[in-house]
Amino acid sequence: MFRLSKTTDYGIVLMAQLASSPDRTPQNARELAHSSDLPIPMVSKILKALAREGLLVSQRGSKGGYHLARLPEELTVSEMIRVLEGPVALMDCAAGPSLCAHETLCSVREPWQVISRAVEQALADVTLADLVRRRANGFHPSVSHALQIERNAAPRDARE
Amino acid sequence: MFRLSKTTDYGIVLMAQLASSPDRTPQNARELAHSSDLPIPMVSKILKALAREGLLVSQRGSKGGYHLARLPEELTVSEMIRVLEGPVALMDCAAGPSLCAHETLCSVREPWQVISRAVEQALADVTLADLVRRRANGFHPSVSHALQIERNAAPRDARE
DNA sequence: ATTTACAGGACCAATTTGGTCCGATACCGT
DNA sequence: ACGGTATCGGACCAAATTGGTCCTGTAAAT
Repeated sequence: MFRLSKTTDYGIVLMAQLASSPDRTPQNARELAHSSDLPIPMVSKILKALAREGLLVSQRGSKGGYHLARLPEELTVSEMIRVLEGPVALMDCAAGPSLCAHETLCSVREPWQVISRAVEQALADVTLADLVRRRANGFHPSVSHALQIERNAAPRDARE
Repeated sequence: MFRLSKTTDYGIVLMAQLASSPDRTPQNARELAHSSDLPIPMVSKILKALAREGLLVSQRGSKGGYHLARLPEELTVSEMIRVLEGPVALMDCAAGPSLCAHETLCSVREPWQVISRAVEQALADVTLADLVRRRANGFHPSVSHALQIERNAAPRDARE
């Protein structure tokens, strides 16, 4: 259905929650589940995955919990997605090399790849910090077509 | 897994195939299946869906087949995706209004919506014609970050 | 009429998703 | 050192989607 999975969706919300709290204080699964109104087992499962992949640092024992492994500025949306559901690509053949048997015949392969990579890049340009630093001085909803795939590659600017 | 479904993938390839052939001559499912090396029943199923949704016009009987309902220039990638797998949105809450119970609490909702809409817009900016008119004079693979989500909404350009 | 080809279904197996639960282990405070 | 917390790392499960097939009916051309 071309949606991010719930896992990813929740995961990013959780990361944002962690990013927006006074740093270094680890938050545990129950707290996070509560503050984002998500089922605890699910939250716990996602946090585990994020920790395993190195985006979160877990601390066991009482007073334990999770905290960000990196600064929110250093963490991109694309990376969070990649960790939670694999490489960001619109279709398999854009994810890795030669995974599609039709490659040779495929008439739309190249333009598709460009599009896919563009979307990936867009997601890689947004950091967790951007997600958190909302309302204040960022992310006006008016940027509807700031995101554009260059279509006609204007030849009058062929300076490379 | 954040992929377009095969159905959609195939569907777009088929549309491209139809767009790149000398117009008005309808092509039937078998021909299309053969020229794109896809299983006939699958192709047939997809073509049916595309016709039902008005992107293709079908002609029955011998010498029948399918042809584009509109000019390739008038058909966007986003529309094809929407027809084959529903509204283009990164998550449900960006697809329609109030589909998510967490809306009120959700801390990242707004920036997420911006991102989702940006991706949607990017896909809406590419037409079937762009997909077909490849190699010749368009779609250099070098436009890696032509697609950008405006992040800091530079206040020094606040002229709206 | 006969053939060709789409329409509209039902149908199915396999994978993925969303979600739960439990034993083992590590850390903290006393 | 001990006991309580809380995460870790699994296994596990039901339900929904996907990818894919097949069959019956109907429309158009020769």
